[in-house]
Amino acid sequence: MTTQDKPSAAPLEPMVRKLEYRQQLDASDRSALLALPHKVKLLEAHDYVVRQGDRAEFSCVLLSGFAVRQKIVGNGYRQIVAIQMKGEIVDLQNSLLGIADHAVQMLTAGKIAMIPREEIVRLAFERPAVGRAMWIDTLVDGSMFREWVTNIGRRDARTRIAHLLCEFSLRLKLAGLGEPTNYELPMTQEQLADSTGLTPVHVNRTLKMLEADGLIQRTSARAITIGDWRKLADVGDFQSGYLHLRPGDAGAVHSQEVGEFA
Amino acid sequence: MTTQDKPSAAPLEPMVRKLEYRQQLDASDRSALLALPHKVKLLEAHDYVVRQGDRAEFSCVLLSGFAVRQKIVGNGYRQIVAIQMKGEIVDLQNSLLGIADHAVQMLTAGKIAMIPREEIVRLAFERPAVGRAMWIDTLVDGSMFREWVTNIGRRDARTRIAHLLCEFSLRLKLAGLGEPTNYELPMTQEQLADSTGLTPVHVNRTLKMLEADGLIQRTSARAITIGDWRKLADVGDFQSGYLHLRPGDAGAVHSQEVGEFA
DNA sequence: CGGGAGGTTGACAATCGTCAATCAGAGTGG
DNA sequence: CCACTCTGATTGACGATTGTCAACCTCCCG
Repeated sequence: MTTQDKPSAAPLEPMVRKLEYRQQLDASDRSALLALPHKVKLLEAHDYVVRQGDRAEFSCVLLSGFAVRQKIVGNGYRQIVAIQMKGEIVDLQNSLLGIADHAVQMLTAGKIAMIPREEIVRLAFERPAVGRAMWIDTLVDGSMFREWVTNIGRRDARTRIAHLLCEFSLRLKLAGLGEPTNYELPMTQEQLADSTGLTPVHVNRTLKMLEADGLIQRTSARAITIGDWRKLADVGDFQSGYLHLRPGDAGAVHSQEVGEFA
Repeated sequence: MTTQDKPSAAPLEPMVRKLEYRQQLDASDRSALLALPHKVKLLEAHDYVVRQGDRAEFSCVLLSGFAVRQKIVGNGYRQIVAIQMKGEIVDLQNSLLGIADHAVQMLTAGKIAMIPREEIVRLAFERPAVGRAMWIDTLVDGSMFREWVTNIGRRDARTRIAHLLCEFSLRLKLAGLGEPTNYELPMTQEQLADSTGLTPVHVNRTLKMLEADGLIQRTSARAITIGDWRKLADVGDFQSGYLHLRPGDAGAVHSQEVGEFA
């Protein structure tokens, strides 16, 4: 219980924290961001933040809880293309593109802030540092999508899932939401399946195998404990470069977790 | 032979054309873009434009030819995450992110322009329309990655390949590089496999099946003719929304090819 | 004419999906 | 407190899409 939602004096604070992770902001940038007009909304699990095809009037920031971005294909299957956590601007693209090419749905209950799209854009162009921070955010997003394409396209089930567990581990820690070696998965095995291009049954089997191999422990179905982070990262072919973390954070879990580009 | 490379008086012209597709630029924006300092380089097929792990000094624009963005996974397999054509800024992300999280390799011989990264960034922040155009470009990129995640994660081989063929069709046409129903694939079946998360053998079989079903004809191995575009789009579960085309262009191939969001 | 890259094909293997049953845990009403 | 219910997790049997291996073919080019 060390980390709690702030008393909501500054609801948009998680967004500011996220934005200034990679791009320095000065005090006036920060207060301009915090002063953005917005409506806070409480959502339940499964509620939609954005529906595919929506014409966007707002950009939404996730203040607490978890959400996914997803697309539905012709035969009704779903693909989750990203998992969002606290502080992340969940549909920045809508601010400039207009029509949502995918849906955003809550994974758990949570709070979102809805910011009128023109306010976001205005601020981005009035304040170079803010604009730069948002652009960088967009680019890192892109990098993560590329890694997901790769994960799904060229890794087997075991590797895919180990990879996802490692990504979670680092991102949760970064968002201040848990220990990197011991966290609670905010999603069902079906949702894991939709994130990895597998079926729920196969996800189940793969998780059990990872557990049988001693790579993870699960006290409950969702509680993941990583015994040897480095070993899991090896199995998951996980290199954190695509997250574009700051130098210090890449190696925060285990001292060796650093760039390993060829 | 109606469309040829310009006499190189304005080498960056394809980039300008691409950028102003979705965001209006005025004459001064255009000339500022064309005046960007750059070096033009001729590359052969298989040459690398950027290598994974490179610290980027330049952003590269593809002036002619085709290139792919790709990642290599632990067991040596390759995943192609995007295919780039004329006018596209191939590594805009490097301008802001610094370390390349993936490689860019030429598919065919072609010309690239290398622009110092700080010049690109400077212009983006000096000229709102230019900045906006680039940001939109980044966002559309993201949208395409999401579609690829979905394509690879939740569609079968037949659907995946049909989808890719449709994407090609529209994009080639848009870049002024061919008829949408009759074009030359700039890639081998192995490269198609690396783009779709399949094996070359299976790509081959699937192409033959598409041909046997009368959905495509192939006069040579690479020359694709689409008999009924609409039918192929159906098979490929292809809806052009994710490309964020201008209203007119979405339906340019066949009158029905318009938004079909639920 | 020879070499090489890429395309094609068949036989076989295996990862992963489907189907369906059962189990476990949380919440609910009586 | 206890049936009841619902969602999600687990398991087994079986099937199929896709991968692997290896051979051969075809075209292009020096």
